Formats: sequence, structure tokens, C-alpha cells
Amino acid sequence: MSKKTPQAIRGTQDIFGADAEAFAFVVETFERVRRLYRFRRVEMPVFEKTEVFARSLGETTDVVSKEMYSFDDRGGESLTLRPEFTAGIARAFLTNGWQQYAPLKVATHGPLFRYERPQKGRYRQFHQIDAEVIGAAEPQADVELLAMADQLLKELGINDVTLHLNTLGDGASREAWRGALVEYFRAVAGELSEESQERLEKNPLRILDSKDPRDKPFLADAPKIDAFLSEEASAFFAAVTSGLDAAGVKWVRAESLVRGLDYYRHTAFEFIPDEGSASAAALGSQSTVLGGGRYDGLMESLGGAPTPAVGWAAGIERLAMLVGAREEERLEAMVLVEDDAGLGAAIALLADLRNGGVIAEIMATGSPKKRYDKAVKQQPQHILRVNATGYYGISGEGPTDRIVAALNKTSSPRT
RNA sequence: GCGAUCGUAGCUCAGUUGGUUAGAGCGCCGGUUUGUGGUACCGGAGGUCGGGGGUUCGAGCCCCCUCGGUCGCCCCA
Repeated sequence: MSKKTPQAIRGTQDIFGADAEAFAFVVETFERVRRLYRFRRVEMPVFEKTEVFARSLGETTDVVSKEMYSFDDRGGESLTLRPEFTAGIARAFLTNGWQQYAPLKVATHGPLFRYERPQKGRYRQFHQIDAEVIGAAEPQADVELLAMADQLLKELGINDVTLHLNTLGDGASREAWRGALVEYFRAVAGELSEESQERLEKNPLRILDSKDPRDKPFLADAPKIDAFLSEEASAFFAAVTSGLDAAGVKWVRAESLVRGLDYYRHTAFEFIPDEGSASAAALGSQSTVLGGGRYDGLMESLGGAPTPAVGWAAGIERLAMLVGAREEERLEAMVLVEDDAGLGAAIALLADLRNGGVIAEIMATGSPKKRYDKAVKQQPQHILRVNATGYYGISGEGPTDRIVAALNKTSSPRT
């Protein structure tokens, strides 16, 4: 490449053509489904004060400790490009007094930023669709949210992923379980992988889904969350699962499923491609396509009143990979200018077609003798030929009704 | 942050044990032909072989550094 052309930033993408169509398809489908469930559209800032994320995600999480794009603005304030949606939405909920709309169902989508090593299905600027229910303590909110996720995936044509579901219990259950896990793993700490020894201090729950062979022998007998669940927490989880059954959402229990961010409580879930499926192959080493959970403790960490909430997010790029490349819309009418003297007439014709809702293009450049070939290569359904005297003929396949209708709308007929 | 692997025209790639002016297909531009649903043929433009340094009489091929892609670990969506 030329020395003078700056390169794109590592981990960013320039999405084009069939891939861009797949991306748009994911977003359009999400927009449609979200309306069915009456989730309200919100637009959020791309950056926030650093503390919005640092306080809600947890200082020791990888995202906060080494993956955020943080910088001081010209006023000396530390700002951060959003690494996720939930914290910003929670902040907006508090600062805008959205409590008045509770329970509030909102949906959004857009770019997120995380300083990670790029990989298949993982980028530094990536995009998510996101749905949150804020101010709803009842398990029905979890069920509705998961039903929406399930329907979205089906409408995208993704049928080989399954909902993996777990509960982390309420705050007390979670802490008790965590304590028991630390105690259990500390006894065998010397035999664990280096990573898990580190996780023992920072995030012991994560040891449970370690892939390291040195850790695996200890995982099966590790303390289970079920033993620590309070009566309320069990009842909550039971209500979620029976609700899912009633809604026809298939799920499997994943006892070792935990989430990386500190704010999660109760329900935690991920939609994961089935082993050996086409989707699993398409995603490479990234397994989660949609994930989320309940975050009843988050509002307090931002200084708000205790407010129950649930939400999920899904990577648009990952969904687009599962959807596969999509065709761009077919060209209906190509206006072929065979003689430049007819250019004015051709432009008028083109305007009529487009005003009439016909997907149309014009071919009027290059060697006159090759224009026809170039027009044909774009595979239009019809070619409208224009010479010095104006529009004089149409050729092509299939009905011309739409084109004729568009042309009839004009007050000054040309033929 | 760690590991592996790759980096030659716009795209997909070939380039023999290091050896003259670095090639092909597609695409692009032009011409001839054809003459109306992707004709055929001819020609042309386009590469300081990702960048920098080194070894050598000589480097696209070897060594070092660096940037980037890909894949895995980690993390996550």
C-alpha cells in the first residue's frame, strides 16, 4: 500500500456489499421484533464519564481494567468510549428521571469499543443490539426478554443455537456461593492453572468454565449454586423456567454459566451454538451470540435507588455471520443512454422511474459501444434504451407493469 | 497480554536450491469483431513484492525489528 494512505485502525471494519446487507438484515429484524414486544427505542451517547463503566462493571473486570478506550478530554475529564450498553442506559435512567416510566422496556443498537486482540467475531469496534427492562422485579420480565431473544433468532433463521440458563441467586446467595468456591479451590490452588489461580482472587466464578485440563478434574465436585440459593431465589428461578416452558422457549440448565461483569444477579443466560452445528463452525472460538441477565444491583452502584432490571445484548457481527451473506436488491430498470444527445431525456426518465418506486440506474459513461455490455453486467430486469430522440424501447424478462406504471405517472409522456 | 501463521497488481494467486527488464486469471481502460440479455480476439494502464534494517557480488525468496490480517489462549457479544 502507498505510504501516504493511513491504514484503518486495528480491529475496525469497513463492511460492504453482501456483508453489509447481512448486518442491515439483523438490525431491521431486531427493530421489527422489538416493536412486537413494545420495547421503546432509545439512542445513547457513545461516550460517558469513565466512572459510569468503572463503577458498574467492577474495577477488577477485564473490561474495565484493560479493555476500555479511556481518555481525558480538553477539560481534563476522564471519558470512555462505551464498552457496553447497560451501564449507560442505567445512568440515563437515573439522570433523566425515567423512573416515572418504570417498568421501562427499551431497545437500542450501535457501536461499542473494547481494546482486545482482534479475532474472528471479535473486533475493537463492534456492534450490538440491546434490550433492557428496568424497574421490573418479577420473573415475568426475564421470560419476556428471553422470549423476544428467542423469536429474534428464529426470525433471523438461526435455529441451531440454544439458550443456556443459570441463576446466580440474589446478592446473599451469590456471596455465599462465591465464598464456598474460594474455599474449595484454594485447597487445591497449587494444582490449578496459573490463570485460575489468578481468577481465584479476582473472579472465582470464572474458574467454573475454564477449559484448562489442569482445572477440569476439580470442576465437577465444586460447590453448586443450587445449594446456596435462598428460598426466594429458587422460587424466582423456578418461575423463570416455567415461564419459558409456557412461552415455548427451549433452554438447558448450565450450572457453570457465569457472567463476567459484577452487576449480575439471579438469571444469567447465553445463547450458544449447538455443538458441531453450522453456527458453531461459523463463529470460530467465540461461542456466545447473545447474552445477558438480571442486574438488580447496578443502580445502587451508580448512586440510585435499588432498582431491579434485566437485559441482554447480542453482537451484530456474530449474528450476521450466522445469517450469512445476503444479496443486494436486484436492479429493476437500467436506463441505457446509447447516444449522449439523449442524456436529458434519460435523466428525466430515470427520475420518473425512481419517483414511481422502481429501483433504477443509468448507464451513460464510457465507450458508447461498451455501454450495453456494462449495463447487462449489472443484471437489470429490464433495459430501457434511450437514443438521440429519447426513450424508444424496453427489453428484458418478466412483467413490465411496475415500470409502465411509474412512467405513466409523469405528466409529459415520452416514447 | 501470550502463542501460531500469513502479508507479491483493485481481487484471487503463481514465482523453482537467492541470479537479468516480477507473472497469470478476473476486474478496469482502449480498439477490432459481434449486433441486443453476460460474444471473441488484440492492446493498455496498474506492483519501490506491507514498512524499516541486515547478510550477500546479487534478496520477493535468508536473518532481525515493526505494522497489519487470520487462527487459538484469555475475555466477551
